[in-house]
Amino acid sequence: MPMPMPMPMPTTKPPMSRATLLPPLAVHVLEHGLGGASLRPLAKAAGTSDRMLLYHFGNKETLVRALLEYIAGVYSAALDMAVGEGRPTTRQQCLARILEQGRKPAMRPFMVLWWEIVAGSARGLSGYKEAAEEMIARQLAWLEKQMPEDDPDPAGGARYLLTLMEGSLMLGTVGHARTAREGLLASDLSAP
Amino acid sequence: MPMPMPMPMPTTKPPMSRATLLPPLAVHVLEHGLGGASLRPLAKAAGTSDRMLLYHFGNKETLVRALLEYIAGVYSAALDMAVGEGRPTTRQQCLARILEQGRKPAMRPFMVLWWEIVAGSARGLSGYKEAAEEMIARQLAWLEKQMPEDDPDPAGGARYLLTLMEGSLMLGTVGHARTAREGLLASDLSAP
DNA sequence: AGGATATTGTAGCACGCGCTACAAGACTTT
DNA sequence: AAAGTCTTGTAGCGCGTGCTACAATATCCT
Repeated sequence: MPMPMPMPMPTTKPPMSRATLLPPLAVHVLEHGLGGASLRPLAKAAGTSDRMLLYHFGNKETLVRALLEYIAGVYSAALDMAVGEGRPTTRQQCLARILEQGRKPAMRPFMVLWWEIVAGSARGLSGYKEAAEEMIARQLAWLEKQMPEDDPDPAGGARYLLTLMEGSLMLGTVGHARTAREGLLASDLSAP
Repeated sequence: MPMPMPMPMPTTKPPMSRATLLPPLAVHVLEHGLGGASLRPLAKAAGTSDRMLLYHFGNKETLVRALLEYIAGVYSAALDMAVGEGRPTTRQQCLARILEQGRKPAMRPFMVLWWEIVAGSARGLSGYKEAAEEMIARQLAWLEKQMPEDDPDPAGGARYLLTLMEGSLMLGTVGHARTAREGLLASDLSAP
């Protein structure tokens, strides 16, 4: 009796597929970037070989597209989780919350990847614009739900805050956080 | 008399140096991107060999840093050129002008490169953050000069408009120009 | 059980990358 | 003119890239 399966539990291998591959791949991409990622490191992060990635995705471009789609989905889910308790009562408060949310260390990899997606989108890389569009749409929908209840124009307000927020985040990442802060002080949000 | 310099004018070769190399290199980078650019294509764009680029710059990283600095300078100069005639009379008008300026087709390569610089800045690539910081500072200074004369707070206002403008431009590049437009309609700029 | 099909490993190809060794030419200085 | 420095060309190294050919194994259907 040669002990055919000594420890079946810990080493049960779920069949490798796009679905099982994408999460570890996304982790790697969030850490090391999307453009610079190459097949062999990606494969190692997912516990496989480049050969297998190509088997399951066909070629690198489709891999990247799938990753972008998947990450956009994860981002949406993360947003849905992050609904703060209690509605803010003013637009200013609402914006402050989002900015605070976006500056959490846990969000940093997302932020870094986000600007890479924007850049790829600007350059016209395949799949980037779609992912960016989707992520912004989700962000916008989430923001609308977060608007103050008595806001006279929640839809427009959300778009306004989104614009302001993205501008602020960008300025923050290039070392002009202070500029952004001072800018917000000169908006109608601070001096109604 | 062997005619020491038969046709000095048309074929005078200015000595190759960083200064003479950078302009054609910048042109290539504006067209093809910074991250993906490699030595041999860059060299061809400047009419030399990769060997020479390394001779004059030492290694690729210093080349890229020099390019970023140079491009930031060019951008500043372009801004100084682009001072519209007559001051705008309202912040809204001021923002409209800038956005119009930024959407000119001639500015597109700059825009595309800009988001790449932001992305590199977010990822911490060497030289990117400095360049981005410089470019934003220039933009801000330029904007302050463009503010309405009777503005109660030109410094703050410029920072506010800068934030709004960058947010709008970003949304535009990812296919949400409409979202940005509607956002601006819900700001104090449109409904004072 | 046996044959078809799906999955995986090994090895390698052709290419582009940043960079370097070496030497030939150009120019300047003595 | 000789010697030395500055500039440039040629050739190539070692590596990582996306991708493929081929074969071995695992899995499923009859």
